[in-house]
Amino acid sequence: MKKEDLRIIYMGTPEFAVESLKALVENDFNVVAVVTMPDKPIGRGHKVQSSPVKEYAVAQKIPVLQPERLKDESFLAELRSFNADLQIVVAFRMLPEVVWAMPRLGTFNLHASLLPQYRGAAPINWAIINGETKTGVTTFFLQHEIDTGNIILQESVAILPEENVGNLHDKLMHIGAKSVVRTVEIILSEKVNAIPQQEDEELKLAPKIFKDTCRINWEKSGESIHNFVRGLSPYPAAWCELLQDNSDAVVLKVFETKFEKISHQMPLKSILTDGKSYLKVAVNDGFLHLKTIQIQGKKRMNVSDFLMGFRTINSCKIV
RNA sequence: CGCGGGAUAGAGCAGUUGGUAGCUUGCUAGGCUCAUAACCUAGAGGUCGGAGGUUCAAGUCCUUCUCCCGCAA
Repeated sequence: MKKEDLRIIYMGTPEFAVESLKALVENDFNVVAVVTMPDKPIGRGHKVQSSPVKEYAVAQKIPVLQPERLKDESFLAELRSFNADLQIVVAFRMLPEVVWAMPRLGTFNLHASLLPQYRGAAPINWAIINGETKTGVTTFFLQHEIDTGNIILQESVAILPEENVGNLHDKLMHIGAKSVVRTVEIILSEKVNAIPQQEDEELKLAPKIFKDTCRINWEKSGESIHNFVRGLSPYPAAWCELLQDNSDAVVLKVFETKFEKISHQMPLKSILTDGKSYLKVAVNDGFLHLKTIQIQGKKRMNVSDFLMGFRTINSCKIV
C-alpha cells in the first residue's frame, strides 16, 4: 500500500498533540481530517480560543471537525465521509466505540507512559510525583477499557533527578511524535504485531489532577514534597497558603524546591530565612528550600527577588 | 461584558488626609580585610504603564485604554 493511499484522521487538542500531527504532515502522510475540541471561551476574560491542534490544522489547510458530542449522528456521518483507513488519537478524550472501530485499520493512541503503568489523564505528572526514574511513550490500539489496548511500540525515557513536568512533557512530546510516525510506518508495512499489556507488576495509576490534589501536604517527607512540586511544575503548580498578620491567607505557588535532609528540632512548617538569599520550610526529616515561587497576584519569581520586596516574611505562617 | 489583584530605578517592593519620590538589592568607582553572598564611602540610574480630566499642586482623586497575575472553566 502506498503512503498517499493511507487516509488518516487525527484527533487531539493541546500542544502535546500538535507535534505528532506536524511530524505526520512533514513526513508526507495523508492526514485527511483533524478532530479537535470546539472553540471555547477560555482563560482570562473568557476569550474564545481555538485549540493548538486546530490552529496548526487550519494553517495546513486540513479540514477540521469540532464535535460537541462524539456520538452525534451528524458528526459520525461526517467522519464516515472521509473514508479513513486509520485514526490516530493523541491527548484527546475518551472515544465511543462507534468512533474508534470505524476505520479499516483501527485507531491507535499515543500515551505518555510505559503502559500498563500510569494509565489515565496525567501520566507525566504522576510519574514524577511518585519519584520514578524512567517513563516513556506507548502507542497502542484502542479497545474498550481506557489505556489497555495492545501495544504497538514503546520507548522509554529517563527522568532526571531535577526534571519537572515542563521539561519532561516537551521531551516526551518530541519522542512521541517520532513514535507516532514509526507506528504509522509499521502499520503501513502490514507487519503489525501488537502485543497485549503485561500486568504482572503492581499498577500505578495517573488520574486527572484537580486543584485540591495540588495542595502541599507538609506532613510528608522532604523528598516526596520535592517530587510533588516538580511533578506539578510549571502547571498546574503545587501550592500552600501563606498567612500574614491581620490579613487573609494568600495562595503561594511553589515551582522549584531543594531538599536538605537533616535532623532538627524546629516545629513543622517553620519558616527560616535570612531575608535575602534563602527561604526554607521545616519538614519532618529536614528543610525544604523554596527556590521559585509565586504569590497570588504577582509574577513568578526566584526566592531572592521575592524576599527583596516581601519584607514581612518573618511574621508569616505557612498553612 | 464572569470575579478579583497589579503596573513606581536593571530586579523586587514601600509611598499616610494630594505638597517636587524612597527601601532592599543589583550596577560603577574608591576604601578596608587572613577571610566571606563580608563591611564602609561615594556615584549613576525614574516621562511613577499610555491618553485625557479635577487642582495653585496628582505616584496619590476621576474617566478611559493597554499589558501582567490569581480564581473560575
